[in-house]
Amino acid sequence: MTVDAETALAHAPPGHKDELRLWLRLLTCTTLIEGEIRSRLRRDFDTTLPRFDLLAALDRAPEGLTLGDVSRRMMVSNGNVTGLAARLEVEGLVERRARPGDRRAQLLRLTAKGRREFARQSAAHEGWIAELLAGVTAVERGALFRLLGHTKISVRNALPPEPSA
Amino acid sequence: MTVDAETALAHAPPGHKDELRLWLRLLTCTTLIEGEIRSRLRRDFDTTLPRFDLLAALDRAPEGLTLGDVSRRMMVSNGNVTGLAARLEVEGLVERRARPGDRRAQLLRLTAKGRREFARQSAAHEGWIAELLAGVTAVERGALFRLLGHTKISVRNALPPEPSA
DNA sequence: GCGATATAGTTTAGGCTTCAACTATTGGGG
DNA sequence: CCCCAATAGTTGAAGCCTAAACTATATCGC
Repeated sequence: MTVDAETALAHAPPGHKDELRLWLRLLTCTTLIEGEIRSRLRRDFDTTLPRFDLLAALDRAPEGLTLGDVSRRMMVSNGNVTGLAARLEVEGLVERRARPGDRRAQLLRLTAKGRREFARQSAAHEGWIAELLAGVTAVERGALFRLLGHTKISVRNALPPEPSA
Repeated sequence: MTVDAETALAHAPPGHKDELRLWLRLLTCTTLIEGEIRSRLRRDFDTTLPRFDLLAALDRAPEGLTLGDVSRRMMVSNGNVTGLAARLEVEGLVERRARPGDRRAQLLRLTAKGRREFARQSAAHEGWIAELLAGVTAVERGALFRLLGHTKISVRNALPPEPSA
């Protein structure tokens, strides 16, 4: 009976507390880990997470990335990268050079110093993450990875489509 | 043989790429959801996530919270709450009053306007989260919730102990 | 070629965030 | 009572971040 279905729906719990609690827990986990990583980056390397992330992006692209590439990969705004890159350039970790054939764009690359510095930071970083996740078994990590993959897809599908890259 | 164990360890993959990939995926999920929530809060209510979070904390504590309470619940610094509360006070959503018997502390409470406003925002927020997580089944959500619980414990155990509240 | 549109990047204003230094108050121990 | 440590909150400097407005260059369609 349609009435039953409708009634069932009308009487269903009006809220989505379930999803909300999941989101809050997801956020808590991320906040805890991220805060600790930020704190250790500052303590051990006198740097910040955004700086580290930018170096990481460049480290994976030896041929260099434009500011726009970086902005898309880091999921941050364009203007953000401008300032970040400027600071890293002052510190001598990153260099800009023109992209041949396009006078609008410029390629960002790690300097030798930048590569050295990132290698140190990245090794420590990897250890920190392993340390923080040490209480999660390999099986659980596998399950989490898979479930978060579904979550990512769910969110992406619900998002307004980006201007196709 | 001890040699075998040691050898196995020495020959184990030196990295923890596995944990790293899990962390990056966790971060991506959180960043995607959080970014969308920020964007909708701005679009529909002309407000921000930190403001919303502060209202949410106060909504759950009708008797009021000190700035320090809020700072601990939101896991942000003390000075951060000072500015946040000041802005919300200007907007008339929050009010301060002295805590009887302690001239250092002040209680933060929602005004009537603040309660009204938060009710609107919070209903929308709950719907957004449900919408973004619609592609994750109830069973998966349950599993995620449990696994993230383990993760939270793992991280907390690896963290330096806080000055016991 | 040329005009419309899109892309690359910068700038500005404003808010968020932390850390460290600071003021004020409270609560002990001598 | 008085000093000292702890607690509550504020302030200032610096960096991170976004949206929106802007400049410059590239590209497409005619």
